[in-house]
Amino acid sequence: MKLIKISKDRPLNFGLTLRRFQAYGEDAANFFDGQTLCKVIRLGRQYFLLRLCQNQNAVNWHLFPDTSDSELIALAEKQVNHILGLDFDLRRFYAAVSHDPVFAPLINKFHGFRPTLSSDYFEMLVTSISAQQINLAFAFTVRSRLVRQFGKKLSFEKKTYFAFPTPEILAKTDPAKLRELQFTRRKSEYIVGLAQAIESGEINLQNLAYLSESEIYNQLTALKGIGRWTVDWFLARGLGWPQAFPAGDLAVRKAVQKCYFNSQKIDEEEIREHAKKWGDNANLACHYLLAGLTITDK
DNA sequence: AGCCAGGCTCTCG
DNA sequence: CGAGAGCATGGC
Repeated sequence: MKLIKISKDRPLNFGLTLRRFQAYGEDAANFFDGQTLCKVIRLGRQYFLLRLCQNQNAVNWHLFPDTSDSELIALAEKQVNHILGLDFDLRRFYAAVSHDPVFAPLINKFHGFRPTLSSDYFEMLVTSISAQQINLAFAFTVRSRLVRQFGKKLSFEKKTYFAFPTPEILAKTDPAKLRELQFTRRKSEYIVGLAQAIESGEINLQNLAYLSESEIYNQLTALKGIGRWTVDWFLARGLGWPQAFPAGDLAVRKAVQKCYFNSQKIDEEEIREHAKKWGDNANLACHYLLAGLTITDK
């Protein structure tokens, strides 16, 4: 078992950060009951169940089956960091907006809230594709069916958990099988197409982290089913870019319109322009605005 | 009932 | 090019 300390220098609101794994219904790949997050991850060539929970001023995590392999432990620790968004600089963000009339109440109410990142870029993209143009609850339902159907199974304490399906598996899958899970015909083709592009080497997702924004944008949007919105979320919650801001996102637009434009409709480019003032805090600003919209208003 | 969901592609004009 | 239809289905 490993510990990660929570301190004033690096605050973390565990429940709020992981809230999105249960706020829209079941997430079969990220099982969170409000206390413990259970996620099947791949380290090297082996699958493990990662369990993560809060205990006082620390986060406890451990792997099942247990391992003493220090390389695997280091990989797992990196994933824990991503999942909890621990690399974001909250203090810098809070300092920058502490006197801002919009953000002051948000950073107070949501102190320690962090965007959760996905280390699995394929999972990140498929998750975005599944959420295009439908309500999130339905998106989670359909995606969970995909996970149960094609994800590696792992049992622990009489419960079964599922890894997110690999590109290898989905590349060999008939899109009609995904259509049966109630993905649209198009989305079924996009997901299988993406998996095949990865398998064939047409695209290397791991390599994207080293490219410029325009190169990432060009490479990803060359794939069917991936547009600007999906790339923006990939930058924000996949690569964790501090300056990422998904200005085309419907909920983000609503939040910005509500907070800064008296709820008037503003087009995407204006919102993108407006977000520039947040600079390297844009990603955090985006997530706090969203939290304010989806949590305060209900 | 009908319109909208944390979009993207394809087809027209 | 830019606008507009089509996708599929749950929720309000």
